[in-house]
Amino acid sequence: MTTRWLDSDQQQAWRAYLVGTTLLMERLDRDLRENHDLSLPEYEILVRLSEAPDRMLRMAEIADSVKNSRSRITHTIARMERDELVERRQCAADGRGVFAILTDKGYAKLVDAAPLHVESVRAALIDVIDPEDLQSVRRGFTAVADGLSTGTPDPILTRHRTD
Amino acid sequence: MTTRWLDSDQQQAWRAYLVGTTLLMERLDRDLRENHDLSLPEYEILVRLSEAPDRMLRMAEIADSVKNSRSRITHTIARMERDELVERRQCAADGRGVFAILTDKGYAKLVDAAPLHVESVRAALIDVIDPEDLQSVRRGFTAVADGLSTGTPDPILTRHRTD
DNA sequence: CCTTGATAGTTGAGTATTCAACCTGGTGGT
DNA sequence: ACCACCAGGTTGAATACTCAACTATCAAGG
Repeated sequence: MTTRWLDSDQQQAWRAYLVGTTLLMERLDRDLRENHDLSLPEYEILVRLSEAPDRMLRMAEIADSVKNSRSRITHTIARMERDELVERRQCAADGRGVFAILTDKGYAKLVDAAPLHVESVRAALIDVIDPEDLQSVRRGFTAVADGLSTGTPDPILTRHRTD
Repeated sequence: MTTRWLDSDQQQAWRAYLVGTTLLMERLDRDLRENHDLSLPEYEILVRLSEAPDRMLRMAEIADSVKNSRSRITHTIARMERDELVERRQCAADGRGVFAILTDKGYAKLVDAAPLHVESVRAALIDVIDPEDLQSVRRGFTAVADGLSTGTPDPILTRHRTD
């Protein structure tokens, strides 16, 4: 099967997205680091924990919600535990399970960092995109996430079957 | 000044984008690695070089075009040179300058990898987003990139002036 | 020329991430 | 009870990235 190359518009969309994302992530991460000693992934974990009942989540729940590998979550939580932003607790119901629990210090850190972070997101993303277009972004990336999360085996491989 | 929090739609857009991007980058990177021993950043560099006159670019030009730090480009190009995908050459006109030159092997690698990569991008991004929405993505992220590239000092800091 | 300051690029140490191997405890079948 | 298998999580080594310091060259002004 001959490759269906991207047309000019598609190519521009893909490159603009890639370049914009690179710059955006770098800026958000830098703002958080310089002002609050937090990385963006760490901040996201704080948010998830703060929203959870009792401010605690299983390691796997964190991994799923931020779409990071379990291994990565283990390492990241270890760092955050060292910084006393979270604590670990063995799960009573499931002997294998581990909870990460937001500490008061962790919560305070989030409350402290949130305003600036939101300003970063606004300044770099939300406020520079037309509201209509932003809705398209929401729709589009919801579709992308759906396509990639649901136990997708691998779209590429399945597409290449010769049946 | 009190924080302008994101409204529900904005929040959904931001989170969908973040989650979608995490999954997307991981998928594209994995597909390239498993099938062609290339990372996505390396692939992007191959593309830029292949499009350049004489298939060569200054280190700083590469860094600018893919929005990576110079240091990172140095490291990445070093790896690619080890794999014989590129060569380095001292710039005659500017004694400080260094060209990275695409080798035949590097070009062959790109030609080899491109069809699968494009299929990945289609399957995960292009084909799951409504064409209208994709145009919005293009517009939106072009704006984001513009806002962040042009010698922006730091939108956050300038916004926080108390004037 | 010579100095000053900027630009191009590299280096290595510190940090973050990935990957595969591993340990443990739950689950289902016999 | 036992066994095989799966899921949750951790570990450490290999790899990648960041950051600050550094070298070398260029460009401008005196």
